[in-house]
Amino acid sequence: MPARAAAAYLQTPMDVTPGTYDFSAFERRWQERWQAEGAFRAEPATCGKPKYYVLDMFPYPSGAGLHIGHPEGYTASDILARYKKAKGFNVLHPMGWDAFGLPAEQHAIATGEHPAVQTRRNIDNFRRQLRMLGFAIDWDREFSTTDEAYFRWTQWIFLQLLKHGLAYVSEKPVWFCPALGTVLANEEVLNTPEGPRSERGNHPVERRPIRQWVLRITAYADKLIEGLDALDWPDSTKRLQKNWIGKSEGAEVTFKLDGHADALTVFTTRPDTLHGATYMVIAPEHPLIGRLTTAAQKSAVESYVAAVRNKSDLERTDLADKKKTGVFTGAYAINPVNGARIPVWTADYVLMSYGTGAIMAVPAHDGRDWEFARQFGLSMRQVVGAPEGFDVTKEAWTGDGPLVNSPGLEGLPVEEAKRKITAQLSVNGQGRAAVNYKLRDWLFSRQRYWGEPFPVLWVSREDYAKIPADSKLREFLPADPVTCMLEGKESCAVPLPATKLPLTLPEVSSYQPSPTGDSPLSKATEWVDVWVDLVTGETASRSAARPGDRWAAASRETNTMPQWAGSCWYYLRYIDPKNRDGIASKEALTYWGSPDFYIGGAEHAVLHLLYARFWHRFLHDIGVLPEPEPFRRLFHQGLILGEDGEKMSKSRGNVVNPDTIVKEHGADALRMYLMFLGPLEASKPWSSEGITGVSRFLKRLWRLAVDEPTGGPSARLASDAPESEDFVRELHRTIRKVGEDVETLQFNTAISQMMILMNAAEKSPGVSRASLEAFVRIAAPFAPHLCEEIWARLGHAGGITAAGWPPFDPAKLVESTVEVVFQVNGKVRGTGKMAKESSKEDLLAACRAHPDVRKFTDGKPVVKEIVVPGKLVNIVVAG
RNA sequence: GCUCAGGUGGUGGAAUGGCAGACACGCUGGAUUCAGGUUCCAGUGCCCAUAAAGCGUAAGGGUUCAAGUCCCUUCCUGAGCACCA
Repeated sequence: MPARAAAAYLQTPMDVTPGTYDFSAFERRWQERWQAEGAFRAEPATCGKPKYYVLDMFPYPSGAGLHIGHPEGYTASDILARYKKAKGFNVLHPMGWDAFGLPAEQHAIATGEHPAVQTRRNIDNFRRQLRMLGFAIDWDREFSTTDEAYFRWTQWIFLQLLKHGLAYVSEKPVWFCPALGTVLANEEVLNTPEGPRSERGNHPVERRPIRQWVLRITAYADKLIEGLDALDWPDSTKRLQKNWIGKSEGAEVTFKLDGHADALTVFTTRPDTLHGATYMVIAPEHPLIGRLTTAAQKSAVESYVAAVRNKSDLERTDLADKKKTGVFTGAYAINPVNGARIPVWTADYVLMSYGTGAIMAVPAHDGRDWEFARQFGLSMRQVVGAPEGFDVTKEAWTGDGPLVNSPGLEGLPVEEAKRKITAQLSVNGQGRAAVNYKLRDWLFSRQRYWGEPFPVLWVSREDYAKIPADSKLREFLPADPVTCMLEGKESCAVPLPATKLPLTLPEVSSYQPSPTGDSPLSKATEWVDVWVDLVTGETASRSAARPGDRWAAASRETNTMPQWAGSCWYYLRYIDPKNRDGIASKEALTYWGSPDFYIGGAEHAVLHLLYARFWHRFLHDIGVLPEPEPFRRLFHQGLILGEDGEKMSKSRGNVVNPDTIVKEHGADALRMYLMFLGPLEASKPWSSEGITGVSRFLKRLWRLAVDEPTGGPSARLASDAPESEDFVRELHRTIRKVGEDVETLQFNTAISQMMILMNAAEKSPGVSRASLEAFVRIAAPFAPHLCEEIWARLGHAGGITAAGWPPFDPAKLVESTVEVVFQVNGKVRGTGKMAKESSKEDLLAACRAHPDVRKFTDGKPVVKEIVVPGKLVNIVVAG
């Protein structure tokens, strides 16, 4: 802490205004003091303390302001941060803004105001609201993803990906959302009963071929699955990521086509059933469909393909209607293992986007093929033995069993048969082992204004070839050029050198995207069309004459990066936010590593968390980062529902505004109530009545410590009245339990325990100053303003967090006598106070002698007697 | 359809296989207060006049001296995936 700020703090006369608990009198003052003192500034790596890095998923600063769900997660992380700091850790608890994105741009389209202006205003409001809640945030490290000093490094990371061959341009059909005027990643498209919709806004989306930047996340598919094992994450989230990546192991098998030069390759996870393949199906979009189809079937196939294309998405994804459709192409394929001539069909249950877009159908052992075969009367051949009584003519057998009707595999179990046949196919050149993923490469460009520009120039192939060996432009040049067709000309991507970063956004007259999928940036021709010096990478306006021989005509990339780009690595920037030479210094990265704890909503289980892991692993692989995984421990807070138990929404009118609650009950009460509602991970309804419970607790804590008529320490503390044994034991139990519960994020039970302690304190004849001070320090992470205020009124000059976590004395927990439960046949009939170390015999004797026990045992033969020392006795009688 | 997580008083929720309902809200009664969205005291799972007894953690079955907790079946709710070969 700077000396001057500390002095000012000490000199501030302590306000000892008399009166009842009035949060409005001091919450604001403490917030200002923490800020002025830099009370929660993380210390440098050289401080010698162990580090603890607590991270919240940073918010998108929307115009609506803070939602009640934000403070839920932020309070949880704040309690942990304050607790760890009191325990002596050097804590990093930062906050920033994920501020690129669609809402700001839509606002800009509607009003003409630059998105940066609205973004700044929203950030100011969010910061005000977060400060109002008293979070122990190191505000010196705050930044926004829209800051040029930040996205300079986002662009740098992209260039590294480009350099290492992990970025390319594709013109395959992609999801395009006409309402949003942009393409979307697979992950951003939801399957709804109404068909595929945009995750944001629920607008219809459609497939269109548009030129796109794509990141090769599939190259990391295996690493992203394997890395999950070591992570302390919710199982559900791990499972979600695993399913999303969707790894399947199997084989590719090539079928020759009867009377054709072409062959059809399929992917199957069940090569063992190859002898049972009785027909094939190709997707209606399959490139070979036109050549396969016989003249006789041409019109039928064409009309089917057209029908599928025109089928509404609703119809095509409607699984309630299990009926399968399809048409025979007239072609026949040859089963490579038995030479059988099998028909080739086309049907929309086969997807062009998975595997090879073609399948071998084994109706006896696949439910979908079975349905299709039954529908169209196709033949079936059982090759895996099913249990007694199972009839493959009634249902497909998908389980294990000995192979049958399969020469060379007879009797083998499924797994062995798979291995054997795959090896055979491979030897015969008819197939090979193969792995398939559901994961697609990550569509990384958007036709929007408000995002990071790609630091890339497009030049002609001829000019690309002229880039000299010592050119600055080679800094990020990939080994294989990234090319695409631009206005009918083959163009090559040239990455800007690092010295030219950040590439900033140009001013534009309109933010309106074009319905054809052109970015608003494409209209900024001054910015887009430049001359580039092929040696230095300098650029100059193309409206001027060509500056010299070394200069080539170039066009800037006009797409921008998706919102995920900025959130992929922000947690690394907090470590060293002002660094101008890299994303962070080596020393800082070594000390802080990656977050020790990460909390945020489960809605990011696949998108953000998968993308960030991909980037982190990549940066680790190229030696930038010391650790392979970004988030060792992850937690999802549950939703706060409206009082009606429904999701909060404006239309339902059940939204709870944090500003209102703070005004009425104070920040401490809001924080504490959010934590008291129930388990952190559970979705739970808000209750405006329920908050009075924690309000009362805070008032009682105030009265326990503060003498209301004078405002100084309470008279109770000064009295000589002894503390009850019960209170002292409860105090130590509370120190232990709250510490444990904070580590495991069970804040609701931690607060219950503090309430129990309060009840004991009020029953105790006296409360010592030392005990009270311990109590206040335990409560401080939960209700920091009140506890800080009490701490000061007790005469302490330093902050309460600096006072540390109170020591816990196990000896104080030991009870000399325990209440032992006496049972007869497992039912409680009485209890007895017994010495803790009582022998089994003594316990049994006491139980037998208990009058209420005797009522149930007298005159009955004892069958069994169970004694659990220190706990219970159970006498089992007959009759 | 598949996968996962759940189902405990009027409500939110506690319970290393060992007294179900901690803690809190609400409610009932009482005290304090000019007043109260104040404070304090007592009570509050069901059945019952009361006590004792009995019943009780979605339903049914099982394991165990003992089950909210472990196992099986069924029902319901929520979340995710959705023709992934």
